[in-house]
Amino acid sequence: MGWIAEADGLPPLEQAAKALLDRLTPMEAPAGTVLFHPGDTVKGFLIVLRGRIDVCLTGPTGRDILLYAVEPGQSCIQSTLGLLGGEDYSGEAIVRRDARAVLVPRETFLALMDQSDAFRGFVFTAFATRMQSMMHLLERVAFQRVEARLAQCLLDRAENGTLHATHAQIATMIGSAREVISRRLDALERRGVLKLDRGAVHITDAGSLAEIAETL
Amino acid sequence: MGWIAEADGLPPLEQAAKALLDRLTPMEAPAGTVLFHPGDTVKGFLIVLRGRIDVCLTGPTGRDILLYAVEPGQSCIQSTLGLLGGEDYSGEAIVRRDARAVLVPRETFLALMDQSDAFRGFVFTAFATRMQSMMHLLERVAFQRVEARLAQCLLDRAENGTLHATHAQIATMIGSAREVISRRLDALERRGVLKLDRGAVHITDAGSLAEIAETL
DNA sequence: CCGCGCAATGTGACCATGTCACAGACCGCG
DNA sequence: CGCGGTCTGTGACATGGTCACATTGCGCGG
Repeated sequence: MGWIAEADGLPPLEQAAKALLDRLTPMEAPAGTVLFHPGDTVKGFLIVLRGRIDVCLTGPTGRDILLYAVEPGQSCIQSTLGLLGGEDYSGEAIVRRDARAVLVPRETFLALMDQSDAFRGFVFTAFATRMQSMMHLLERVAFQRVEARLAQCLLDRAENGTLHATHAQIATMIGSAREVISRRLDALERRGVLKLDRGAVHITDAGSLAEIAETL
Repeated sequence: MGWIAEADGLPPLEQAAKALLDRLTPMEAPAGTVLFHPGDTVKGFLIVLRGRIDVCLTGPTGRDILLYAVEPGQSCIQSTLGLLGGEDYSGEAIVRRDARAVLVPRETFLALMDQSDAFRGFVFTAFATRMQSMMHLLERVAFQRVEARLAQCLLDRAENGTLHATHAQIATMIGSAREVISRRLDALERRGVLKLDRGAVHITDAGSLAEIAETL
């Protein structure tokens, strides 16, 4: 038994599928590694075992927006698109926390899709989930005010009431611009909802923040 | 042989799958019919045989944005999401051109997904395609200027150099506001690229329009 | 311990876009 | 012809993105 044993997010698979997958060797990637750029051709299907990988879309002005994060047991949907439709990546994948991942080559992936009900279900569910979350993202970007998105983001991603991220990173997460985030955070701090530090935001009044997040 | 014969967008299916599908009765829906609202539970998997159905996302302010159009031989992805993930619709589907469609009930859909390789492939491809186009949409909404999106839209949807649509409808297509579209169209007309009529836009200089569409 | 250099943050001006509140203009119909 | 509804035009305003810098804080080599 190889890495499959440590892949706790994966659903139970048939023995044959397991064997096929277990033959592959996981790779390690330290935080900061860029796994693919827009325009790269798709090499295979990626399953993350440890760490976190962010997938972003980059606009022509250099601004970018976080499409989704891939966490342990999840897969990268962009690769699925490529494998099924033959299209290149349009996003960019960056390792945020030191990661361990398995790259399933195209042939193996297609074979599994044909043979294994469980694997197919896994891929399909991942697909549906991402699609849903992309629609939410679109909805937020198109209709919600920055302040609400910001509040939401802080609540979602803070650990023990603190989010360790620069203003620029936060801007990316919610698809806005650094300066705007600085100003909004500043305003929120003056309202007493937050406390700011270099590279970190401390939430002091989660209740108010939650209200702000509901603002339409 | 029932409606399957007239469904030219569909891929070749196994006999068993065909038989299962052909037992269903297509429905007719005149332009203007609303097939589902946000919050409705998913009744089944929808395949369009004729006409066109637009799927929109509606923001809290009443503004809405066109997610995608479903044309003959295509299916509605929102329903797939619902059937696989159990989530309700978040979009709204409106019949734009008198349509004929088949609603595949949940059980039949799931059975087909298990049994028919071809059907599965069909669903999967549709999924991948929509996903890709949603990402493009997100990219445009997040990063492109209204003028570029507008030009693109006009070029994409005009028939014989004319697009029959009100400013409000155009606004929906590109996720903007009616007033903004009016002003932009006005500006383009003054630049000599367009000619405006009530409920229609005539393209007089497609070349310039194409250039504008490339603007980043 | 100092100061250099870089990354993070603050600021003001300005433009593009969305929103609101109307005013006209046009259309079909009785 | 006149009426009501839809479509379109317009001005005022608020938000948000962009640009061009100024400032601040932190690590690190000297």
